[in-house]
Amino acid sequence: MEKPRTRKVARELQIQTIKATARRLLDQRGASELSLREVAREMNQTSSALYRYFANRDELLTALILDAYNDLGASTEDAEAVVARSNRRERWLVATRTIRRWALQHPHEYALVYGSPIPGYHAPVETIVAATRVTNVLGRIINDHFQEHPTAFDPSSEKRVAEFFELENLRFFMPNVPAEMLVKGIGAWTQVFGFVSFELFGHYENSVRDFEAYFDEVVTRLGHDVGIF
Amino acid sequence: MEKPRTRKVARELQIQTIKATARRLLDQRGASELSLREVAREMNQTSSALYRYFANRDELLTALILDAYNDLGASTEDAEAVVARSNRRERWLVATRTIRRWALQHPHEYALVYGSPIPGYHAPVETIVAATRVTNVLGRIINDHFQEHPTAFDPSSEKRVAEFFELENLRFFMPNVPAEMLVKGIGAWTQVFGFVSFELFGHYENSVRDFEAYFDEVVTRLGHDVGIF
DNA sequence: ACAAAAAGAGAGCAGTGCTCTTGCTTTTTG
DNA sequence: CAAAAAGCAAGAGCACTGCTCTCTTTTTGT
Repeated sequence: MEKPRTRKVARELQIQTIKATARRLLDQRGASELSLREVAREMNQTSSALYRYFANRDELLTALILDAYNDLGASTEDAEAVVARSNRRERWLVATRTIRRWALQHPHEYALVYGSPIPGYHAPVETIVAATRVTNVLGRIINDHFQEHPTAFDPSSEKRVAEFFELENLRFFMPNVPAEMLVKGIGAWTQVFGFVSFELFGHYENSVRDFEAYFDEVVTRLGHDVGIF
Repeated sequence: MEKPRTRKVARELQIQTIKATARRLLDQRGASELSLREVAREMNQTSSALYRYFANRDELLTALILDAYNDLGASTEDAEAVVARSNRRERWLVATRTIRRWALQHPHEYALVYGSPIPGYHAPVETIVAATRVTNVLGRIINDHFQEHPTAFDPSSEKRVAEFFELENLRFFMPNVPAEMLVKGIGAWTQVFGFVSFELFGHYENSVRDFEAYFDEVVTRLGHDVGIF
């Protein structure tokens, strides 16, 4: 074990170790079976010692949720960043495939984040920011298209959509996307995660044979729907 | 003289009471907080007594899952059955709205069924049957349309789709729907539940202002997509 | 060098799922 | 119709959990 230089560093290191250990156990057992005592045992420590770093189990879970959002977000950003900005089709495919692949590789973390929320748990602000990252990747691809192919906003559509959307928020990330396409965009976002959840949680059993192929099919259609290729 | 079977009746009644009590607590606390001991306490009984009726906590949860599927299925069937069979648009709207309303009225039961699955839990066969009910309502509406407006199956589409779908299974409930529309149908199904999950689990926060209106918008578009109106 | 702050250990409380034994009641059967 | 079998409830108990409290050890700033 390396000797940490300062207490602050040691503390940060300890927090990382706890989270890493917890993540390891999470991947084996799932969120509801994650036990603070087992994390401590795994680290050759007392459970009470962990309470110096996380006030309770929920706080640890929140930290894991935050990490999961950021990991998924960063993975998607990185994967998509490699593709030429003008190649909208490939960007869309790469981004959505990365989301699915990440979910399959981290099923319990995906479930933690996109499955049923912990009862009584309310997402703190930082979580919301982290949660936005994946979504923004998809949004940026769509927006880039309409930035390059400017489309006039239809006032009546704008007005109608503004009644059920938080238009200001959506336009913060997709300023060039007309209302009509915002609706389709949010729909595509919903469907991508709906797909992944259905696949992961077993609802496609007896319906889908080749998930990979069907996912590509769906995602290609969605790309057409939102008008980016 | 009929031989007395009060014991059998009593047993069934007891099972129903346990489930009802559990459901009540579930609605208050959520699945992961549901405690067998608390159910027993609520019934003025010992926890060990409950083990005569359910071998373990998971078995009780499975029973609740089964009931939830059937309740959602029956609600949707009943609501849709009232509408004239020829009025496809209304049937579609009523069915999908019923699904959403049921979810909002029974959030914890919805989460139990469509949220993250219990770790290590594998759905028994009866569950699969019950799970099919809602889906079949949607499928039947689509199929009814293509039964009335027969559409030739495009062999190349059929072949392509058969590679990722379990076509035999899907055609069992939707024999008249061409492959192309099966893809869109499954997509619509995914999107409806993706929407409800996103709404219920808080992922539409900051994006959607009026869920009711947006849901109608989405569901109307889906109806057009699958070609039934 | 020393007091203050931080961290860990250990005991303990209340809660959980689940098992086993012990009596009691109902049903089945010889 | 009584005896045997089966069903049911209760209570004690085990191993686990989250979490708190107190006490001891280690580290740090002055």
